[in-house]
Amino acid sequence: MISDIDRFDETPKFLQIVKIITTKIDEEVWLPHEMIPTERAFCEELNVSRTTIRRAIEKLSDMFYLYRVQGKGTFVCPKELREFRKTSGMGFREHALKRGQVPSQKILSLEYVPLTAKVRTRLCLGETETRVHKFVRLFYLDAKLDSLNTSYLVLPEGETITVDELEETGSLYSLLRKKYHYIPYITCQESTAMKASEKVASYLELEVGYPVTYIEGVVWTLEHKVMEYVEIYRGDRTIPHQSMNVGGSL
Amino acid sequence: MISDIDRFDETPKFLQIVKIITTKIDEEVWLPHEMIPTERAFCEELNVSRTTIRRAIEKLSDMFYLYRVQGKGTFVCPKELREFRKTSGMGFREHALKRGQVPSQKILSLEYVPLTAKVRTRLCLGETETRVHKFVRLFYLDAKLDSLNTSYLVLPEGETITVDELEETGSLYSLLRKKYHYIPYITCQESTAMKASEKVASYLELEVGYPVTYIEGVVWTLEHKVMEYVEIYRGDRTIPHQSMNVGGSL
DNA sequence: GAGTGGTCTAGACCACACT
DNA sequence: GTGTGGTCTAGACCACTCG
Repeated sequence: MISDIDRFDETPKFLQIVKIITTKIDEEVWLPHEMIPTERAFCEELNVSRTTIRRAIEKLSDMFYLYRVQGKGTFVCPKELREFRKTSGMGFREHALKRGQVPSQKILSLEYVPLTAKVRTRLCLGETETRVHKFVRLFYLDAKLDSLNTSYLVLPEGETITVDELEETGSLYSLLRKKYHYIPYITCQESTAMKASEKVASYLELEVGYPVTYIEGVVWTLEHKVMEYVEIYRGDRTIPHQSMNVGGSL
Repeated sequence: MISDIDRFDETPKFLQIVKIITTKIDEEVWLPHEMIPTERAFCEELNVSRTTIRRAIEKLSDMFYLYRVQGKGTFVCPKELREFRKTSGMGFREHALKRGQVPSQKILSLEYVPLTAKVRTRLCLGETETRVHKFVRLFYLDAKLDSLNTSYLVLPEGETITVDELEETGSLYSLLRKKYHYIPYITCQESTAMKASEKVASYLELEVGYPVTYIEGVVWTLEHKVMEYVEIYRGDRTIPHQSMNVGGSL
């Protein structure tokens, strides 16, 4: 009934269990609001301790695959929430691909510019740093204009990125990952609605005064280092901007 | 050196430990990127098992208070991440207070309404539930109109909230916390820029067609229970809308 | 009372980073 | 080698739900 754990697989058991359960849910063997086997049942079936099962279920709760109710059981989350989580994040390219859209970009400029006070603050840089790489790009979805993106990048000392490299890779994040092992992990962002200025309107091919979403974001790597500060203008014709907050005080 | 656990306190040990550590960090006893005591050290100091310590540290990693590096130790997250995280989420009142602004609200309506398909889906409710509490409120910052907020609340069976209660407490979240121990923890949201409709414009005292941010959000409690579905319209004169994404796939 | 998830213990062994 | 976090076990008792 439940697939077995591969004892020769090096991946941790709890992650194997996560995989087993997500597969069952993604393939709709277990349906939303349906109760899944109890923790004790999993223990017997998979021959692992209850702690291990609980760890997997804990992870799956965070991932919005499952929710637990004390005294009752563990249940499958509604599909919408799972989908939501899977498409959250700021990776433009992956975001688009998940939705079955074709992303593309046009690089408008790439410069090595002096730091402004604002950018220095956002990138948490000290006084010793004086310049950063600035990218200006237009993003397209299914060949239709989507957004105007200005990125400020913190690269390792002496390193640089060329337009050719970026165009070859297609995605800035893939390139950074390949060259510097930068793995974008956390993004902090602020967004607000505004009227398109003359400049923004001309880039996005909108009328001046048309509503656009302005987003400022800072991207941190898995190692908690700042990687990018980005400013985005999006027309309202684009897909909604999704995000997920993990907050709340204790 | 480290405060002790209160053995007569009913709150779980791991949450008491979370509290102890967040206090140390908030009071800057432990500074960003500084290494905190090892798990084994905590075990001895607090007289708890390593599993319990790990659980607390796990939680604190999710909260961006700590990050762990295998073979090295556990470290304090940069302040920027924590600050951002602390002001993230959808608590209007706390958000405003943190910025030194004075929040206030005008309750337009409070009804116990039949569930629509959309709201049922968002709130992860089954077919047995038929009604929810619907709040419509106007939010002000420093006495200036900020946003139009429509909340759908899932309260425990038979429970209800009155306008008087809410006006007395001043904050919906404080009230929910006090009455039902609801602690908002995760919010999923979609936002988009749009032109103000006639209705929205009249509420927000804007011209029709003025840019507004439309936000749809679902709020989950610390226990991963759905608590609220909310629709917000914000004028562009307001403070930016903040959020934080945690990405990375498994 | 039986069954569920929630908390916790006291160990064990492993992978990784330092020196 | 020593010390760190990462994984895992086999139990225990509690709080809650439901028949």
